[in-house]
Amino acid sequence: MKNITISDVAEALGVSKTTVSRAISGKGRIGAETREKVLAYIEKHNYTPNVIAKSLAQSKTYNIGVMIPAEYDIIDLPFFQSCLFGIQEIAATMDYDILLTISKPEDTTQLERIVTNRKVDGVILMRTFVDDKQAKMLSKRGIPFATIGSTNVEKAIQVDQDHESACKELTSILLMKKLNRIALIGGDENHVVTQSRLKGYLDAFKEAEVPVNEDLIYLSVNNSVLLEQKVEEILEKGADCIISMDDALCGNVLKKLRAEHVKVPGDIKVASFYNSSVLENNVPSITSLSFDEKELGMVACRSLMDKIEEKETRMATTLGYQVILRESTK
Amino acid sequence: MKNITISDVAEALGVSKTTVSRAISGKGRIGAETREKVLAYIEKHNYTPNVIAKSLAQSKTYNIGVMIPAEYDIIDLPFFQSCLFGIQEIAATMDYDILLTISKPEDTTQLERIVTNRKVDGVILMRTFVDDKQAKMLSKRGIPFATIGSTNVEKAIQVDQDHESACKELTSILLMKKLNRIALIGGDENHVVTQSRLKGYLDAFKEAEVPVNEDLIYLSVNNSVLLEQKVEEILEKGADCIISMDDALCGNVLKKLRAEHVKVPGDIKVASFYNSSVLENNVPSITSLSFDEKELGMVACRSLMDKIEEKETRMATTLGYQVILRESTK
DNA sequence: CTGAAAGCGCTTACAG
DNA sequence: CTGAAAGCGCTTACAG
Repeated sequence: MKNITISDVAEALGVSKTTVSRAISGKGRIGAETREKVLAYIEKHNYTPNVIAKSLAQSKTYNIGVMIPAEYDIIDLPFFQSCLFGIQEIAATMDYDILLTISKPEDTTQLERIVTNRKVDGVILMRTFVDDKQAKMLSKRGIPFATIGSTNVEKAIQVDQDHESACKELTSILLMKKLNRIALIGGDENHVVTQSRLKGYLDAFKEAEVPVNEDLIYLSVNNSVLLEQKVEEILEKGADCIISMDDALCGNVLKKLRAEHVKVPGDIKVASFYNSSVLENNVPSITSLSFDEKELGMVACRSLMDKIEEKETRMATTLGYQVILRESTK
Repeated sequence: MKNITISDVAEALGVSKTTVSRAISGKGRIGAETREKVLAYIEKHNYTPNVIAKSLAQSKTYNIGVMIPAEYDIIDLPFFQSCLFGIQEIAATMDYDILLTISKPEDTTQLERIVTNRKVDGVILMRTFVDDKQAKMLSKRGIPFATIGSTNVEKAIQVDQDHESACKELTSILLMKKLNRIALIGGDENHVVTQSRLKGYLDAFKEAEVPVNEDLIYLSVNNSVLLEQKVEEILEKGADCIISMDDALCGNVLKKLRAEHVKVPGDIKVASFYNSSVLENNVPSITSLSFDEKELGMVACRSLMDKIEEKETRMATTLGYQVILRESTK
């Protein structure tokens, strides 16, 4: 049971392969009538083009590579999934598929393979790193690529969330609620994103002309033991609110507060980032910043497509956010 | 800067394209000396074959499709990640890549696309379902495919974990420790896997000739409110141990026990499944069944490859497990 | 052991 | 508006 080809269609219709090809692709001049005829025949005999042959003729693969880092916090997984979903949605509309690869950030062999084997037209990196070997490799080899998150590697298409403005707005809202001893707990202070958030937090204080208590800022809080200590300190210092830079952190903060019999929002307010399912069922519900992760994937994919098709390409995009106010800051 | 092709190599060496092709692929007779010469030249000028052209000539894509369900519990994500890793590892050794697609179980459009576009040589479904539309579609179209988890769809290559034996062994060990009021908490009782585990649990009691307390078995415990109730009942009934069918459930059990000031393992023992990072940092450490998820992906991929290459193929594989005894059952 | 030639199924200048 | 022909870069019977 062989597949029907463009030649079969041409022969059956008494036209040339060229004509059939043009009817399908819509490229080049062709009579409306002829086009209809070809399209009708194709539909009826459900001919589907061989993408591989098309690839070879056009030197395009109709695949984009997506790199997921093999090392991650469990909290990142839903993020990747959402992004992937967005990427796929856009890719599919252009008849592109996703070629997946998973590697440690410093390992470029998998990525080199798909690039060397010419199996992709471009690549999306789901995470950026300080010394980003993968991004550098792609940049050097002249492969179109997009990163989710910021990078200083040349030629990268970047799409990122506006962490700074988001954190600023959240903080401003809390300040307006007359909370002014707001503690901030965050992860690795060497991460660009941590610094962006901190800046947003500080800016909000400045704008509100409220003095910042620097001693309520705790960064690089990387493990739960450390976190418990910090929460104790925060309570001793009489903070009236705690902002956590991600939902995993916030989950641990809540756990500790419960252990200490500190009531939320009665004794202290709590706010978080990401609005992920991790805190979904928490009572009380948690005020949170929310980013559209699927949109992140969609924009990255769309920009990359533009680049691949040599259209005008937006090289850097910053996406918005939402502040979702809930019981924990009432 | 054009890529160097097989013709360039042939010309440079004064041999035919056929010879070069044979030297590379290792197929067909060729003089050792000639082969060396070709290989050396290729290495030196780092020629890399165009996989697309190879694909077209051989009617193979060197891609396998991997379907991840779009609806999932968050607990499943690390599982998918591990499986994917295993799949990639095997695929890469055979120069295959992963074409990823994400869909709801009842939606076959994405899958149809990659199949119709002939972009994959075979497919791995990461989850099976009761009325499995995707598996049926692949079966009907004669595409080689493997499922992770059991299915009754024809022509499927199946690889699954031995949930029944695993649960039986865990239960037996607990019975030997003179625990005999062992509660069992599980998810949806309509899932095949839930029933397998239940059977293992019951078999262990039978074999040990210990009467089962049917009223300590709680299935379809799907939300945390229900779970808290059930844990209270279990405590009232004076159980001496609780087995949870996954780590998310177990996490909630532990939370409830803590809230009730019930000590583990002092007042009650606890055991779980999966040995995932969810409970990794729990104090006390939790006794758990452990399955090798990466291995699951590796086996599925290897079997699928055999099928694609028309080698003898193992159509059903059941993988082993480990019982990891820790403090929570001391 | 080696090669000339046809073929995989498309696209795309070029000519009309 | 339409077509003959060359080309994309491989593989593989077939012949020698």
